[in-house]
Formats: sequence, C-alpha cells, structure tokens
Amino acid sequence: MKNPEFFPIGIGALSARTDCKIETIRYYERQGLLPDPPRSAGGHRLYKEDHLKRLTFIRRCRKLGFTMAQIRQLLGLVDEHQYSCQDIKTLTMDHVEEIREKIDHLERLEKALLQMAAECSGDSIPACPVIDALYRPLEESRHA
Amino acid sequence: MKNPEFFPIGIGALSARTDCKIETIRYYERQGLLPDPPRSAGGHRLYKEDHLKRLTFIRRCRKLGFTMAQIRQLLGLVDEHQYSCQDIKTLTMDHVEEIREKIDHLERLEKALLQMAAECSGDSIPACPVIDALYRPLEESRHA
DNA sequence: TCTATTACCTGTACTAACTACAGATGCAAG
DNA sequence: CTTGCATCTGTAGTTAGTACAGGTAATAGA
Repeated sequence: MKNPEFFPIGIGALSARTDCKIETIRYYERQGLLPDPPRSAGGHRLYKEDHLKRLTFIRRCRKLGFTMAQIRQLLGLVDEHQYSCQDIKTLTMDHVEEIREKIDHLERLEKALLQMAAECSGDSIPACPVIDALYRPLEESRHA
Repeated sequence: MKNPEFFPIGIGALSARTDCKIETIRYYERQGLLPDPPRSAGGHRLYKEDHLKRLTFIRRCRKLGFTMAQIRQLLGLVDEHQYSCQDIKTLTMDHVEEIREKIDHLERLEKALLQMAAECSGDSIPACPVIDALYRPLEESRHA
C-alpha cells in the first residue's frame, strides 16, 4: 500500500504534496506543530510519511478555519493517544459555534451597508447619504 | 448647535468620545488617516471638532468591516470633494460583495464540520471519525 | 508655590499566520 | 567540474491595532 521508495523526500516535494509553501512548513516546525525532521549530511530536511500525514492534517484543519492554537490542542490529544470521540466532537462543535457567530456578524454588516446604499441615488452628484451617515457627528445621529 | 467651549480637547477626551483607544488614535495619525493635530506648548495633541468627526467616520467604517485601505480611499474622495454618490455606492457594494463571499465561505466550513461531527458517536472511546478523516493520507481519501 | 497625581509623550515590541526576501550553501546532472 | 536548482538561516513585512517602558506636561490640592 505504501510507497516506501518515495521517502525520504525533501521539503520541496513535501510542499508540492501538501499545498503548503516551503516557508510555511519551516514556520510550522518553528511553532512546534511539526517535529524537527532528520537532516541530510549537508543539513537539508528529510521527511517521511508520518510528516506528510501530519502536515496534511494541519492543512486540512487550517482550511476548516481552525486556529493554530486549536490545531495544537487537537494534535496534543492525538499525540498522547488520550482523546475520545467526545473530546473531538466538543472541540469541533465549539468551532462551529465560532463560525456561526462570524456569519451572524457579517450578516448584520451586510444589512447595515445595504440599508445605507439603498438611499443612494447612484447619481453623479457630489453628495451621498452614505457619507453623510458615516460623517454625521454623534450629537446629530439619526433620531428615529 | 456646536459646543465650542469644549474644544480643543486632549487625546484622552477624544478617545472617550469615539470608543477608540489612545494608542489607536496615534496609530491612525501615523498611518495618515487623521491629520497631525496642533500641539500645546508642551507637545500634547489638541483636537477640535473636525478631528472628532473624522475619527467617528473612521471608526464607523471599521465597525462596518471596511479595511484601512478602503477607508483611505473613501477619505481621499471626501477630502478632494471629488466624490459622487455613484462612487460611494460602488465602493459600498464592492464591500457588500466581499462580505457575501466571506459568509459563503464560512457556511461551507460549517457544513463540512457538521458533516464530520455527525459521524461522531460522542462516546468516550479513544477513536473518532473526525480525526480519521483529517488524518487520512491523501492516497486513502474517501472514494465515495 | 510645591507636590502629587494624572495625562500625555516617543519609541519599541508583540499579536496570527504566514510571506518574501537576502545571502550563503547543498546537491545532482551533464 | 561546473552549472543551476534546491535548500539553508535569519530577518523583515503584512493587518489593525495593543501593550508596555521610561520620560515629560498639566493640573489639583495643600
């Protein structure tokens, strides 16, 4: 199943296989997300399949919007073989909740912007209710 | 209407009136969003109503999610009295489009996370389909 | 008027998650 | 053996601020 003759690979090959820039790989290493790999005689990093899998995991988590701190937590659980399905589900649902809050916030912004834009004539006249609304001093705020 | 006896004010008072930290005001000044105010004999910044209005504008824009680059553009138009309602509406609707894209992205993330979490037993067993899905090497990815 | 307490000053460093270089080597092919 | 690409380290930049440290200004009370 495995292809052991492909390993070890250099950082460039790892980068190509994980959609992760070389600098980012080194950055993850500095941050402790990826273990320091063995080196060639000349100091080049040599990665094996475990590194590939771990980096794939990290990248997938990032694409799902997990922060590095959250990934560190997930990896910590996995590394210690101390996780339960419940732990992971809790972390996942916490993250879902954060995403929902962001969506909520953005939807409110969208609504506010659309309300202001709706009052625009879209004309070429040098005046605009959006600017007026934003520039109006606090004292004169809309007294609706 | 105005309260001229309240001006000029110090940076602390401006901060209190705009929900903007003192350091942030100085930061906006360094970035060129706020003009350099006159100073007292001892070097303290002295603000008048124009500064208050401009900073209020900047803060409202930030709360609406505009980047500083976008605010710089808006202020540029206003400063030159060269803007039309159309210009502003265009910038606003561009920003609405960005927000919609962010919402879209977040909704897709939410869906992906919920799908993975749905397979969780929520049990205390030391295994989890979420981790499996994230950790699985590329070669073994779901062949659905 | 002296002093104590705020208020404010500049300059620097830190945050998240990378990205982009500069300048020096390693390594592999011809 | 040389050419050229891959990789190395270290530093600085990005966004939109925040958080100091160490010093001075302004003000209120005695």
